[in-house]
Amino acid sequence: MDEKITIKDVARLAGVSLGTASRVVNGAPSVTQSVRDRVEQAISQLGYKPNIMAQSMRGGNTRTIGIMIRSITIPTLARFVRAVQDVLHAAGYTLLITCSEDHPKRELELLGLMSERRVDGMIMTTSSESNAELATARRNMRLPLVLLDRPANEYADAVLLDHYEGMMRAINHLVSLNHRRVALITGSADVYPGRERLRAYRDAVAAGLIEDDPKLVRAKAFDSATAFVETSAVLGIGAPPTAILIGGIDMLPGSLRSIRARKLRIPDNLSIIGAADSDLAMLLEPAISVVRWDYAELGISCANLLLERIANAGQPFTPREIMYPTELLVRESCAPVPRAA
Amino acid sequence: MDEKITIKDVARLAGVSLGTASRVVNGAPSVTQSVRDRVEQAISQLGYKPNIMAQSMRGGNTRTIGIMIRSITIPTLARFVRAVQDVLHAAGYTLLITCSEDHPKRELELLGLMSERRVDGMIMTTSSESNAELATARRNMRLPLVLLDRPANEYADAVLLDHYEGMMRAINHLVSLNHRRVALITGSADVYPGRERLRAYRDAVAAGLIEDDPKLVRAKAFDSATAFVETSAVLGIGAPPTAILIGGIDMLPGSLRSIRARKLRIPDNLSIIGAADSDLAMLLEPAISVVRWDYAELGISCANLLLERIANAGQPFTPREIMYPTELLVRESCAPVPRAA
DNA sequence: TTGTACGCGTTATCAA
DNA sequence: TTGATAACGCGTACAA
Repeated sequence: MDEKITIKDVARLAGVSLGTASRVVNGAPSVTQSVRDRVEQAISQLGYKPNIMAQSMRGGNTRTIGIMIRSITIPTLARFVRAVQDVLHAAGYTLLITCSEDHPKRELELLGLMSERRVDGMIMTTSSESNAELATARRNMRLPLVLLDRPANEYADAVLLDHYEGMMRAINHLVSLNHRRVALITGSADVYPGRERLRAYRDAVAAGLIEDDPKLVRAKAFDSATAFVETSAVLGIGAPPTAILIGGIDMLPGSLRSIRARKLRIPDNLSIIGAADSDLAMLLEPAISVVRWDYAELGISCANLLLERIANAGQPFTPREIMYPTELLVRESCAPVPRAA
Repeated sequence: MDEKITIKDVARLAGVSLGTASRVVNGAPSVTQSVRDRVEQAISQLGYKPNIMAQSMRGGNTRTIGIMIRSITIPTLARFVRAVQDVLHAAGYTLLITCSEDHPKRELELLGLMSERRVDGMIMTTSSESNAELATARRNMRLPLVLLDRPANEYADAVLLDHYEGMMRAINHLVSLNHRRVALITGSADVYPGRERLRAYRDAVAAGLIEDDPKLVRAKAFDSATAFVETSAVLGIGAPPTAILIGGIDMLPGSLRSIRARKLRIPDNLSIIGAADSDLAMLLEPAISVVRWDYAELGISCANLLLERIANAGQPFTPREIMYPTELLVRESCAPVPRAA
């Protein structure tokens, strides 16, 4: 009995026409002060709030932005989402947050959900860059789109992290400590972050910085359970690595469990470098060195890029790609290898 | 040019009336098979999807549920949200996720947002149970409402955690290790989890289990920064505690930093017990004992309660309160105190 | 079984 | 400056 107040009620109480009431609500200039006062009085008296559904239907936009990430339970991504939300809320948008769990099938369903809900734009990653069905589905949405940590293309802007540079720094750090047998555990090369880390690793191999042994490279998936499996695998080979590069924001716990299971001591028996900072990396003893970056900056950037694209809707589109730096945070998880092993 | 397909287009292509097309979409029984086929053919050919905005306006519901938690970056809460999302998505609902950051003012604004967006129901905590303005705002929404970890009332169901029991178990564990000077660091008593933990603590004091020293109890706020400050305070008193109960899901990192700053060794110099399990608690060495519970179960319960309430809308409301157990997970963060201190 | 027409709450256009 | 009215896309009574 109180949620059903429409602009019609406001108009009636103020003794004006529906159109006039609407003009007051939308702050149109052409309205007498006395009328404006009466209407505003009625609005506050009734506690009137415009019905967003109706506005949407009329205006063809929902003031809702879709956001799709791997999982909201990964703190790094949650912090990204928060930054996006801050900017977008301030701009009058609401977020439809969804999690693909890196399943292409789920990703496709969620794209359908976004489309049903008529979001005005999207910020997302994809679980597979090569998946044609996914690419088609994305393109067919014909929506302002910003890709998170995936390259831009004809229909989408992108915000990227310089994983290549970060990985290079990490490798050089290990090399400076005489490590030569360095393992890399990361996610699929089908996706930019995995690809870039692998590229850096291979360049380092080509440059003769580290040993060339395919057994040392595991690029399957980015989740913690996989990290456990892959770390165990790489630790189980005949000549195990002296250091491991963990190339995924959600992989440190899994890797750590595997390392613990083998009773290896960090950094004495094994050096490691993680990806993305976390309480875990900071508070472990020894504290874990990581390749880190600024989540908030990333989120703000994505949000602003999207806002710009929405504002310029209709204009010819030239994709923009913004690259953010990563840095190596050296803590205590890497120790030198004796020269004569 | 492809997002503008309405049911009208479908009707035209299928050569039927708008009403008939609608009947097919909504699976009404009274429609000839041949006609149904033709319409469905048109639907898939056009890629038609009903406009949810229009449906909402007609039906008066948005199939959107509001959810308000402290912060999405707290893993415990993120896991809760995920569970809620799983259930609600399956039921055709979408989530409007918001974070109060435990600021009453922000909470009020977000309530306004929910109201503007015409959510069909809400799942939320509140930053202050005694705040009358907040209580009024909640009641005035006149919406199906499930409170998370706050007591039920005349207008809301609730899902609660048995913090009292968990805290008692934790205290008894410490007592069995001869601890007598036990500190409690938790959030405000203005909120159920803080209140229950304090109640357990005071009962233990009354029972003569632990020392009665007000300096050992700090109940300010649940965030990590406050945990740092309060832990430092309690560690700085003349006769510091031999054990600390950390009563908040986001407080362990802050407390730990303070403990580290004072170079105290866990559990040799200080025993601690945390709240809610985490990678941090599991992987630290020594691993941290915690009072834990099942987040997923909690989320599922909230979602189902809300779904029931929505289904029974209009019926007379008798509040339901569901209590979930907590358990003490003993790990390595507590050591016995020598009998003769 | 199918088609027609109305109303949901807005905004915008057009007259007055 | 203001009022009346036509959309927006859909579901559904009511009529055919």
